[in-house]
Amino acid sequence: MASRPPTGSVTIEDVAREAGVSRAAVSKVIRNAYGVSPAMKARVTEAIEKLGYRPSVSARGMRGATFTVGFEIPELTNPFFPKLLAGATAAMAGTPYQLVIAPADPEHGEGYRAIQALVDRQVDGVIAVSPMVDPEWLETLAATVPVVMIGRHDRASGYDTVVNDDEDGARQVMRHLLDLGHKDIAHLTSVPLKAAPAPGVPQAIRLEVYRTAMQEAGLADRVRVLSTPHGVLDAREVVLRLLTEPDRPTAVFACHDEPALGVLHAVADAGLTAADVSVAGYDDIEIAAHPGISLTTVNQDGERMGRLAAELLLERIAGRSEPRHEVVRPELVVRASTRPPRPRGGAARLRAVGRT
Amino acid sequence: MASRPPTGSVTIEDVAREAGVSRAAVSKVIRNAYGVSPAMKARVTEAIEKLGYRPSVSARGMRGATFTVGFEIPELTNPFFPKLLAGATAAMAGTPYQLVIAPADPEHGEGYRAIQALVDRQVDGVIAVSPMVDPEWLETLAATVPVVMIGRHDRASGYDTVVNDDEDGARQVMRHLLDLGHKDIAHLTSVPLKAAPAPGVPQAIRLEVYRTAMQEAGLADRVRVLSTPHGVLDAREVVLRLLTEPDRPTAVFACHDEPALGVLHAVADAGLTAADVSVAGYDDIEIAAHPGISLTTVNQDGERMGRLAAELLLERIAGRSEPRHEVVRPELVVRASTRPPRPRGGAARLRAVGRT
DNA sequence: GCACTCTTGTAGATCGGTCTACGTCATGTG
DNA sequence: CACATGACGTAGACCGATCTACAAGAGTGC
Repeated sequence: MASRPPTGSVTIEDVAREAGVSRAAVSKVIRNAYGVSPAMKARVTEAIEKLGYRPSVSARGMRGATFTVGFEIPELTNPFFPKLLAGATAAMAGTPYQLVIAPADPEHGEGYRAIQALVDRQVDGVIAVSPMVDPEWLETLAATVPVVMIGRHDRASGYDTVVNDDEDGARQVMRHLLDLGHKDIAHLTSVPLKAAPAPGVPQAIRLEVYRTAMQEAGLADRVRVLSTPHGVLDAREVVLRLLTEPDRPTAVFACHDEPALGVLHAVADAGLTAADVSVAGYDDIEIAAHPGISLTTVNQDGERMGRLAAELLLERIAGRSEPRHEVVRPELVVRASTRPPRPRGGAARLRAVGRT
Repeated sequence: MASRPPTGSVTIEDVAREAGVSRAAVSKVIRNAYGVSPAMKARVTEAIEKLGYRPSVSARGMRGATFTVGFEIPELTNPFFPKLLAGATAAMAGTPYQLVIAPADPEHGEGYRAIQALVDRQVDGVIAVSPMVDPEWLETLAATVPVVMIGRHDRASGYDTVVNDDEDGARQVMRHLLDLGHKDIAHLTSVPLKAAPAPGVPQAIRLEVYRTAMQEAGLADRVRVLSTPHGVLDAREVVLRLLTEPDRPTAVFACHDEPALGVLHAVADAGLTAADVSVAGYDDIEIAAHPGISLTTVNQDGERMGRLAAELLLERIAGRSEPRHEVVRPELVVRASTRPPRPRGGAARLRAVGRT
């Protein structure tokens, strides 16, 4: 409820005067500290109520805790990330901690700025999702403030991590596509192909699994990797070009659901259907289950990951110092976007129809 | 770039010692204040660089500004809200202000808690999207800290507002559906029907426009309003029940795209298509343009609204005190989910087919 | 040469809490 | 009864910045 509108600036001093006690006494009461008689507690509580006093987090932060947990997150437009936030918010409810989110401006320095901003604000702990920041930088950061990273495979010593088993997940996708009979499978990644990718980045692992799975299936010569920085639009354009080529793939495995949506869009643009080109994603965002989309993908339970991360962080804030690395089991969800490839020859005929 | 990992706790004192000047001098340099010689500025800047100094926002907050802007937001899972954030983030980039988001826990007190949390953290200004909080409470709040509300039609004197013209937008939807020939149009709202709705809430306005449009078209007896608190799942269930009734509507107008997705889902569940039941939403979220969804809806340009809100707030922080109320023009986007109703009689036959 | 302004820098109060050290009073204990 | 023990409160330093007031030195005009 509304309780009471925030009244200008009532300080602990005012409360102390109203209750006829010292500032320290009021401080003790609001911190639930030792050495407070029931009588005084009642008087102080009443004064707090009466004046509508709220402790200043800034002032608190100068000595003690701010009861604030920072969550750094890239691009909120990708619906997978809000899932993480929902999980963390839920885990935090009931604790005295307040979750505060800092969006990383995708244009500027990948996450560094946002994480810094949180630390500058004296948060008691940080959860972050930046896959690209330097592990060493994180170790140094973790020496100052508790840190939990989501979606990183590095077994750090100073901070905790929460990931899903990307290797397993990607393998499930590839097995599924190969079992359906696909041989011409392309992969869509957000990893830049020119530069050496940071090892341990989820997308890099998925890419690697794709490569080895193709190799193991004797399809090394059919390996086709397309790289799109990010954004659905990019994926759509790049894939549309691919699909209008004469030897288009019969299946596309995208490293995320977001670009997978772009692939589906491109498939429709090209006048094709799931019968012509199978599409698989990774994340299992909400809309993937919608009948109009029905995307085969890998569920990595973002809410659970967010909840886990929050719990780990609270543990760390409470004092734990040995690192913990949680791995969530991913699960393939087969939907209508993946089907067996058309028998050879039929494809050409149908493509012609699609073009009219 | 990484610059330098956050080094434990270098204070202004340390910098002053390193540069051989007073604390006040350092403070002047980092605030770009008057009375600093180029020589001293250089020395101090060098010391800051060398030590990796970062000013503590908490300490700053005790006297001056925190250079932090708080954004309160309900349910991040609705993709419309991230659009607002994206706009605000973009507008904030380049300013010294950092955006910080506080998610309102939908379970607990509608937004109050989150807004309070931001104010407790000494933010220099607040942008909020809570449609339900009390205007008076907001006025009191606005007396303390600059406030911009998004999606509220109240012409407040103490704070600014950014809204789209819900009346116009809803009217466009209704005109479109009526022009197509629909007579049996149902409305899906998130406004609770029992309690008196807060006036000025966007959904309440859309509901009102629906009612009067039906009346003006002589269809007062066909008015059908369904209320679902929130969530796509709810909408899907409620509408599925509606669609399996004998006199199902030929069109559904949902107060948001999110529930509209639920409606589309229900239509598919019932074995029907857009030819049987037209669906219109409101917001124009990203996925609405996807060929698998192709939802007719109203674009209210969330990014622009977010940007506007941020700009208004920065103006207020800079000193403006007269209230400003910006109205964004909504625009109907017609897609495949709305079609003319089937001619009478045909519907019954097709429904039977759909059930097999 | 003297008063005056302007520039540049400093000292020290201040913001609103927390925390440590200590004082006071009532209660047990030998 | 003297002394230790605990419970309860208070005084005052402290956190790390900002901000006001002021001092010192350099020009400037008459």
